[in-house]
Amino acid sequence: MAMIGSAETGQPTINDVAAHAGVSKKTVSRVINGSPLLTDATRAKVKQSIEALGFVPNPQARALAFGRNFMIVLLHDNPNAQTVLNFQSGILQAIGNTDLALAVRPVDRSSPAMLDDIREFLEKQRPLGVLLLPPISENDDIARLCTAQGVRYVRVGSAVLDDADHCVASNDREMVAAACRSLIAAGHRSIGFVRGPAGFRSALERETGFRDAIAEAGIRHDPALVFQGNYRFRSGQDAGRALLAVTPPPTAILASNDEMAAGLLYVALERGIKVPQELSIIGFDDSPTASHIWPALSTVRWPILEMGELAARKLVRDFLPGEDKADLPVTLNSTFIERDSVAPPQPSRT
Amino acid sequence: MAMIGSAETGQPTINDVAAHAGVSKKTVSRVINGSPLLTDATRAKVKQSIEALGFVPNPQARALAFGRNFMIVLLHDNPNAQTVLNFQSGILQAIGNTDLALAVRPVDRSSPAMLDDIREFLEKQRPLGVLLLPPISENDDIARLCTAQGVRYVRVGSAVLDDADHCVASNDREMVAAACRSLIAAGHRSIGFVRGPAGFRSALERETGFRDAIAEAGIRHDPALVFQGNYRFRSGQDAGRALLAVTPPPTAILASNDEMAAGLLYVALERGIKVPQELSIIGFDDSPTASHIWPALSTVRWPILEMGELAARKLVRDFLPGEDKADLPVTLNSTFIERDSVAPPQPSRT
DNA sequence: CTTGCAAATGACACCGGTTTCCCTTACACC
DNA sequence: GGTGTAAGGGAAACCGGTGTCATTTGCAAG
Repeated sequence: MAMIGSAETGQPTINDVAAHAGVSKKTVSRVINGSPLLTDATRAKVKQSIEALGFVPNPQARALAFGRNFMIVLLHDNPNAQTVLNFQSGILQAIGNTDLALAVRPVDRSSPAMLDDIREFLEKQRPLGVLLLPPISENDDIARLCTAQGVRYVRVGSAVLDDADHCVASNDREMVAAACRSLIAAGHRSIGFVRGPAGFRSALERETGFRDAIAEAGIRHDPALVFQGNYRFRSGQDAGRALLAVTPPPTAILASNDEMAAGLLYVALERGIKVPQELSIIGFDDSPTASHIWPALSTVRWPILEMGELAARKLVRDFLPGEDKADLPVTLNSTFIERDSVAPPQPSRT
Repeated sequence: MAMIGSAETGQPTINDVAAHAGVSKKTVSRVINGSPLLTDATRAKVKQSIEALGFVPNPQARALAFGRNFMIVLLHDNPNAQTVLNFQSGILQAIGNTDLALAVRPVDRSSPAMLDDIREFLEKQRPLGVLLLPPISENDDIARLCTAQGVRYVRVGSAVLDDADHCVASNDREMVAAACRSLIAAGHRSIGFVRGPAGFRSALERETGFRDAIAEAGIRHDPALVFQGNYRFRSGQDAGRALLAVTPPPTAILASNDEMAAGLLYVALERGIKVPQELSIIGFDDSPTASHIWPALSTVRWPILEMGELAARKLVRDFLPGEDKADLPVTLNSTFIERDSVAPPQPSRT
């Protein structure tokens, strides 16, 4: 490894501050870390020296003595860029001006070496904690690995996946039910559903919400109207082709995410089917896509930024002096957003 | 700051390896860092001990001795999530299994404290280097700040912004010209242009490409057909309303990015204007939106992932043993992608 | 004016590497 | 065999903080 710059950055060290203030370095350390065992006078004196010298504690040295890097890691394999980035924004909002850095590490769920890769990364970087975004947040092995490595973690999911300290959840089931109810209220009785991939908790929760709502309305569940997608645009197109081929076709389709809803819409427009007059569509996520396609999609806004902030706060609350140790919520509520992709079914078709 | 886990992680240290191999810790250090001054026998013996003990050098300790954290930072204020995430993917591809971590740090270009914030962050984290995404990559003050702090940097832009070691660029001007030529070749003579925000280099480059192409074809430049947007969907809608109100309206519109192109398309569909029969549209970026709207947008694929990888390689090539020190390119080429949003103008309108 | 005890502060080792400097070796040459 | 040179290897200092534990200080009680 080659040399870069100079080790002596000219930055004042804790020793300089100690000398300047006429105290021991340990006392300076106490001031930095907000120890309560200090005279106000001493604290003030040291703070003044820190100001005067422009001292910034060296994070590497702190990390060495502390045994962990002042870093939290976002582990994810979520394909939706907007989701990941919004979540990042939430985290950054929570850690704001602290000494913490946010590192990102995508993982490959399909690789058999995934756990080893994560272990290696955690050993090399020794972060304070990790944040897990779905779908890998649903993997219990990773949570166990973190515990074994002494790394904190918080999992984000569409349902409660862990205890309150290690989990942030949204109420997907309830919100999909609400969205579905709005279709029923508009008069729809034949409603298609595009579910997410098998094995995903979010897919299960959302489908359960759909079934809750139709059961509640006394609508018989028709398996032919449920299509299994994979959260991708293309699978939404496939769903559209499949569901519109059913006789009679559904008058409304609920998709488990916006990308698939966009795929549905694409197929409808391609075939000259008018949305929402001839077909109502609802998505999930409130991704930019939802409002950027025509007609704008009714959807469920998933509070991903807020979840990121909450998850990060749970992770770091013991390290940040200002944070109150009060209980933080586990579940954050989504909102149903009505736009232009829903209308009552056409009489001729009912 | 509270205590977490245990400092003694049970990990073997360099001392354990030294004892196991029967050499001094310095010799082990030499092996780790690939010093050439060692007997092959010694090297082999130490490597064997490292294997046997499963030794992983503690990054904090290395960082302390080294003076910098083994971390590179992505500084960005780019609003496009897909762009940022693709760039991240490229970086991660380049740093792969090395000891380096990728941290992300969004900045607020509109804040007067931006430079101070960045300075503070660099002082606190002391990363190896930073990667700058447009539009802040165009800010020379940040580059100067990095140099002053002894932090390496690489800037990414739509044009060459710095010397070869500190810059990765795309050929936007050329590609927009190519896209525009395809419209001209289809028969369009009245072409609208939606430019990016004032002060953005990318906006300037792309507009220049547009003007190159129409000048080349002998088409008079009509200021009424140029609308200034801000790269957002909504400004694309505004552009659509403005440009379609011109008499006669353009038969084709070139937008400086896909989001604005999507806004144009939205307005056209809303008004019942058929795309591409009555209006051709071309975007720029090849964001997922471009292929997820109907009709799918012709666009220019911006090699953002590849740029991320290249930029990261430039940044770290002196640190990674395997990297050849050969010259890396500065400019990466984009590709024009034809989809379904372009058709010849309708005869009645020409 | 002691004594006692808790609060405030300091001395020093330590975290786990790298660097400096010096001492062995090994070998070539005279 | 003696000596010069260069390479290999080790002891100790160092990077800049934090933890432990002993010591000093301040103040109330006796």
